[in-house]
Amino acid sequence: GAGGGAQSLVHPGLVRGDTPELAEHHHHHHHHAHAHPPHPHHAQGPPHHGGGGAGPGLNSHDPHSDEDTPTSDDLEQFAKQFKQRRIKLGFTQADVGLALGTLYGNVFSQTTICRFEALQLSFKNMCKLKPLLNKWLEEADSSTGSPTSIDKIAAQGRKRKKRTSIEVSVKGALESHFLKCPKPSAQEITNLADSLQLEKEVVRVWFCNRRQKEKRMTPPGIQQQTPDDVYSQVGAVSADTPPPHHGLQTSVQ
DNA sequence: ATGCATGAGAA
DNA sequence: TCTCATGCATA
Repeated sequence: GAGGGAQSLVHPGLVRGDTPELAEHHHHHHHHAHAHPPHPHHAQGPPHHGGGGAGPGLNSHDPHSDEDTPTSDDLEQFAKQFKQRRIKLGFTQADVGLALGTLYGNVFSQTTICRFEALQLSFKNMCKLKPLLNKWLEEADSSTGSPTSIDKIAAQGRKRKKRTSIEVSVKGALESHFLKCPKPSAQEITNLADSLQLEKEVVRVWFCNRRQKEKRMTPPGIQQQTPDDVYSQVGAVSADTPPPHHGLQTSVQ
């Protein structure tokens, strides 16, 4: 319909913050399809690519199947193809997130879809979303063109803290400390907050978010190289910026 | 596309 | 208190 190709608007009424007595019926859908892993180690370690690509492979797994845990490469390829298809079909990231809600009951925001396409989620999170998005692809592909009208109930006016703007110089200071101590104690956070003249909570959250970034499939600090640069890349790299132990990089489109 | 923030669950 | 999944608000 008319709203198919246009940018979808997000109304300000949609907030997750809720007043208990009024929004008790729309904030749930937290399904744990499977039990927790028996070994609670911190790493969400992407499955190793056993034997490289030359191996004959005793078990040929179909990347389209969700029966098996996908590899990092599977995820990368899927994300790329997904974005390509999505755009070709004329859907925005917000449209997809909403569609997932109508199809499964789990709504997702533009942010999440964006991060999925950019591989900016944890490996585990990517694995969880893949089957959903895969299903959507099938739907969108086989869809003969049925405009699904979606509307949601607006939540109440719960006050969300205004986003704090941290100055660049201050960010640099935080980054510096993060390198030395990624997990500062409460006392350290208090001292640091005092030094930088920031709220303790702001500093605490900053470190939490920083740690999460380190766990994404596409961690920060990676230097993308253009096809031209590969020829000029002679001893001019990694002087004091050693790359993370992650083995996945993607080219931005 | 990304920064700061919230909340449920695990330690 | 941290981690983790997720998103509003903003760049």
